[in-house]
Amino acid sequence: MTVVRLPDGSERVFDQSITVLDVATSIGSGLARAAIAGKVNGKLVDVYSQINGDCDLAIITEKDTEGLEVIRHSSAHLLAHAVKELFPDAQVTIGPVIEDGFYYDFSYKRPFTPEDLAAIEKRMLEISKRDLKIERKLIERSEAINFFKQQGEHYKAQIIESIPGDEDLSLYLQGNFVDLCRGPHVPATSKLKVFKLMKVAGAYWRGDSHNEMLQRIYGTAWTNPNDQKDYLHRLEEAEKRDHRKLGKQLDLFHTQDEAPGMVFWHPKGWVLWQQIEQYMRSILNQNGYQEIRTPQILDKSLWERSGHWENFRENMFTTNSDDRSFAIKPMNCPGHVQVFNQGLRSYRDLPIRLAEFGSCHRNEASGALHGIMRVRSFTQDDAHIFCTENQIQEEVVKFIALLQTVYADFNFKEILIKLSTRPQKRVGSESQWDKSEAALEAALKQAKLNWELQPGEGAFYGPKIEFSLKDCIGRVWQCGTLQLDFSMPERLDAVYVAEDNSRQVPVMLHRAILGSLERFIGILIENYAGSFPLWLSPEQVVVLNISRGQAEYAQEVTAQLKLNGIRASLDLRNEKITYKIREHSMQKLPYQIIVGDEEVQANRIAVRDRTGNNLGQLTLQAFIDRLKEEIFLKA
RNA sequence: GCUGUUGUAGCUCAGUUGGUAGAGCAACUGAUUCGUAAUCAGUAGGUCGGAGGUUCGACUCCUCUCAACAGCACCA
Repeated sequence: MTVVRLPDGSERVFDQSITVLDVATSIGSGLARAAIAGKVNGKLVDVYSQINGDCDLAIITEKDTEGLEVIRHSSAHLLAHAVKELFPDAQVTIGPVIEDGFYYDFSYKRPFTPEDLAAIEKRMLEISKRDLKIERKLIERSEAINFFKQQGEHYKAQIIESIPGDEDLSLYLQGNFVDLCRGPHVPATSKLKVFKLMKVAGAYWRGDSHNEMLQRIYGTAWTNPNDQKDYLHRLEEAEKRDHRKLGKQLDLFHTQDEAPGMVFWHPKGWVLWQQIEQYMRSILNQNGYQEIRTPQILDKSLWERSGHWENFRENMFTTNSDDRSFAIKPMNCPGHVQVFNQGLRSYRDLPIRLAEFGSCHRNEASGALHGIMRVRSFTQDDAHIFCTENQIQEEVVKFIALLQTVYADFNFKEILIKLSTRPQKRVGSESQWDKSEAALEAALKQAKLNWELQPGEGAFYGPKIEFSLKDCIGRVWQCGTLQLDFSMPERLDAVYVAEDNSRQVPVMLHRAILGSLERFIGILIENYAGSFPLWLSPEQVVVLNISRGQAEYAQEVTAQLKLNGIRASLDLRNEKITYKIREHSMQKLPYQIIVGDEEVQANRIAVRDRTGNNLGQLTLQAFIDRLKEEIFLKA
């Protein structure tokens, strides 16, 4: 006798042995048809799986998040099935679920073309229509390896060899296609109806660039056509916010062939930059930082001592002069330590917080470059905090709070936080790593934040907390960072005099809030879709005259705005007012002042915003007050 | 760096089987002085990313190269 408890709290009792599907059928034939998987005691299983003993059971349908995931996973198998039918020589590897879809990696003698994709997608639809039952079969390890080797599937055989010996191995069969997989999967191919192959790209076997490059086919899959349509529409809309597109449209910056990975900032883009830099400067001033400036080029020997030469030589720009080798700074910390090292520091001086809008150059791999998000020449809002071990916790907590304030001012709601711990290649002793990892974790706990652990992803000199933001299509970019460093101060001879008159090595915290200004501005552009809040807008107000007669009045209004610190411009062109409004609205300029004879007569101005809201006629002073309020609020 | 795709006027794009390039917007000139998202007419503008090669002839075919885009790897 088996007792099955359902999510609504009810129980069903069965005499004979049963499957998930049997339970669904007992509840209703509709549910049985809709069943995609089952959840037995919290574990996802196939609908055909046998129930052994009393349990909690939920029937998973396409309405459940897990149901959609199973559909996507099965879609990956469907893709592999289609590829094997069309290209029998192709070898299958892995095909996981990702956000909004799935991918599958293949090894094949030639690259798949866009035409191949169309053919594969068509074949997937055919296989779906065949309504093949998808069944699971347990298999012995050695048998599995032999099976896949015989099939010429060497990657699968390798995968099996790397699975721990005590784990069950299961095969999934649909028609004559067999794949090694943990599952679960939908009960039949006909459950997969809404999918689309998106793109092909290379991907290294097991994510290692020393290995063969496989061909990855990406697809998206949904439970109904409307969801897919919405998704594709969302992608289209997101592309309109792409910072590269808006950068051009709004005349903020450009890049060109002669300077790959470097940005030419235009007047409007530079105003935006300056607003952000000045804002950060005032934040730093209010929080105990001192701004400095250090050289762009430093002797190679300093980079050797810091350890950067050994770890990043390939990515450093170098130059020679008078038989000396120099490197253009790829980061600011060694320079900051030099400033710290001037004079004798006392424990009373600590913490010392040195900040720099540091211009750095890194010769990034060509394929890594991306708009202004990943460039070779960039500026960090960098700072290094020199402190004692006892001060670490407080400094870390203070920094996190400061970062949160800043991100809130830029209207970021979703910040992804990761804690990265000791990497394979590192400097410093194990006890230092133990201490520093523990310190960062404790601070995160104290700040009551959710974070993800990334083992082995820390910097070579210390663990770090990363603060990341998402771009318009959901790609994640690291912006803020906090790195705890017990090594570099020692390597670069930083010391302070302690209370007992002994010489001690300070701890160094590397930290940036925005990260690189280039990247941060790129993300800002996408987040605001180019409609910057008033305080950031390169141009805040434009004054438009309707016809020649109001030109003088319009000039006066503009002058008054400028006197009040408003970034105002004047458009006296002999164009229809509708034309001017359209142009400035498309430029996302926050406010347009329109003056015609009426306004001149009444000594007022007519105002509309970039979305078309008409604010009516105001006195200039009332409008200026309103602008100042809005700028102050950073809304 | 790797795999794939792309590169035509300032911008967005078209260009058929190889016969030395076209549109819209922008720019310029002229007319129009006009109330809340595009006034009309005209003019000018390109060694088709760069370098070689095949050919009587190359934007179209081949080789090399540069850059951008998508993904992978990398990211102090």
